[in-house]
Amino acid sequence: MKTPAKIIDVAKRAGVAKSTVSNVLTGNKYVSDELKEKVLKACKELDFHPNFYASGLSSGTSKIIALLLENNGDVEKPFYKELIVACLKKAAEYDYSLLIYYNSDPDRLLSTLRQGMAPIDGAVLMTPYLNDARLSQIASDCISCTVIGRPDGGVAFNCVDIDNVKLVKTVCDKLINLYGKDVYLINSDFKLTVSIDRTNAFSEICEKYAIDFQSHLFESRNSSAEDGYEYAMRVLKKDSVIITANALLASGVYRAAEEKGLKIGEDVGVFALGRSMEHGSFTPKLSYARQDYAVLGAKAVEMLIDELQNGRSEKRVLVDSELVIRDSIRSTAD
Amino acid sequence: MKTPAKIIDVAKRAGVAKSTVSNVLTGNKYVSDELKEKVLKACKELDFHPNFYASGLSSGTSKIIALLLENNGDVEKPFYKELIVACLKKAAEYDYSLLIYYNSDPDRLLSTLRQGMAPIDGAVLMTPYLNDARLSQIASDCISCTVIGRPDGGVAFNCVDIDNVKLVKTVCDKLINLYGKDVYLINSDFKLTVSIDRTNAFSEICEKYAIDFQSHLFESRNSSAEDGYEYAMRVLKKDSVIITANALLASGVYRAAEEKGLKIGEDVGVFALGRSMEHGSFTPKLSYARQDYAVLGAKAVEMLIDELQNGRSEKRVLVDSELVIRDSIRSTAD
DNA sequence: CTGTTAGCGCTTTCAG
DNA sequence: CTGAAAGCGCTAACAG
Repeated sequence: MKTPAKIIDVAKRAGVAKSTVSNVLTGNKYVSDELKEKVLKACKELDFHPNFYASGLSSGTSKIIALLLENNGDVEKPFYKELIVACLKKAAEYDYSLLIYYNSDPDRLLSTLRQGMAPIDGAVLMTPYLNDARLSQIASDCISCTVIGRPDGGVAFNCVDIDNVKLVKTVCDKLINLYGKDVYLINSDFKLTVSIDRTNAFSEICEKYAIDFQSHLFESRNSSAEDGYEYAMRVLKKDSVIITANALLASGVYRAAEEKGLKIGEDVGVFALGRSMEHGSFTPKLSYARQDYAVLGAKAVEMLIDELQNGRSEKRVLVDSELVIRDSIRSTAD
Repeated sequence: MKTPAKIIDVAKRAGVAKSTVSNVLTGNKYVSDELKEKVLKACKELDFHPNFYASGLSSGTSKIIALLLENNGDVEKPFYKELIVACLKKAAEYDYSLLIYYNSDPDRLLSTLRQGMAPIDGAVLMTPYLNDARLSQIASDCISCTVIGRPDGGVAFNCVDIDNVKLVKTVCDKLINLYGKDVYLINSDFKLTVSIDRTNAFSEICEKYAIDFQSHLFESRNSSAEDGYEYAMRVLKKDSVIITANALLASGVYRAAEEKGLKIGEDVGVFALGRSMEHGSFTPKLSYARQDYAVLGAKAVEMLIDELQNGRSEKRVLVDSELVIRDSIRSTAD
């Protein structure tokens, strides 16, 4: 087990100064081609590779970015796996490696973001922690990072998010075209930034089509099937459409429709703006918006690396959802 | 942007020596509970976290393990995503993080394995590189690592591999039970370690059932559909069974069976020992052995960490395949 | 247990 | 461009 070559060995072999070797390797200073070649040759001959810890200690750079995931079972979902692989590939494109932290303790996960605490130049983190007051405190002495999801409050992190405004508008336009103007939105907790965006978009739509906003919007604080059922029982009738924030609410709507003898798809339309795959199967098949985590991940990594390399700092990037149109809405206008 | 606290700050605040702080944090030496508490309190108050690079430089340890993947498109396959997530989860169990290198240059990927070249305590690597002479050279000054797949030659790395011997025996027993003793194996290149294992197992089976080994075994160097077709044309008849190394060979067998007017499943059985999902669909559906990459990954990480923590070093661990039984073989003996 | 000291291997600075 | 030297923040060894 021979000990690895160090920079001084290379310098001696190439007949140059230690600092020259360093300059060649880092590219931080001009070195003549002749010397450069000598140094590179010596590196090869000695099979020299700079020690990661040592260069990190002095330069503070690692060419590694982190992905911070909460250990909450999400990672089991197919979309999350796509996300991880997408981040990995995008990082590799820019010659970065991906270090994944997967931890149940949010505090520990966040402490990673501090300078020098981990061998990372920057981090991508999933949204859950963003409701967190600590984040704004931490922001002062922390490394570059990009958030997937929309941070609430005035936290200054860059983020990439679903374009909920566009999503709601697109879906509403489509459904109004199919069923007419009796369209309702059962939104989730109005305190969530997602809900706020969606509510705003819905408000604009109502204005555009002269729909009474107040009576066509509902809030379900706990996003239960029960809420979906109750609201649907109040308003559902032939040729009306209910858009729900998620599949759970939609399942309540399904029950209400059945009770009212309305055929989903044919008589009334149902659309879920979000969907967790584990929420069972729907008959007829539920139409919903799929969030493409691969795109989110790739975009987040791209933004992060752009900031690292060029000091740029886009504030917010929006990503489109994919509409999965199935049997719960009509395929063509009557 | 205040500069992070250092160990000396903590020492001063706690009124102890720098080395005592270090000892508390690393746990390498006994420190009284009283002092320990003081130190921990000071750490909290100053929000101190040890600098990763500095401690790595002196201790050589990182609590990070690497997963080395070749940038060859494999990562797109569902099994690979399972593998990555499985490694991630298993590493997290032991409080390790997972650093993924995803590179198209095998040399660079391997150089990662050298002491101090990367912030990792050990690595899991996928098999492709193992045919490589460099690996045995590198083995001298490299970190702990576990290989997924079977290394050929005398390389001393630990590995976790599919139990090909058991697989072949199980499949043969099953098929002979269903169709009788006219069972053939179309193996892939005999130079591959997989093939060698499978051939050996088949040889034992032949002995057990008094089957003529020589005439029942074929080698397809390039694993083509063409080879599958040709060999099958030579031997396929009613109540015979062909086991192929992979789905491509099996597709050739399908064609031969059709040409001979033999019904697959009913008249003859076909089974593929391996399968890449992209090899189209088969009618009737092909039976095959699925390799569970999640299990392989988790096991590899477990072995690696065991070696890191306890210095243990299992030589080789075998993992069972899952048999996916579908229409290309009979469901019960006639 | 304290306190000092010598590294770890690199980057950076600075005078020549 | 060279050569020497300071320093990054920590661990580990040692004498008290």
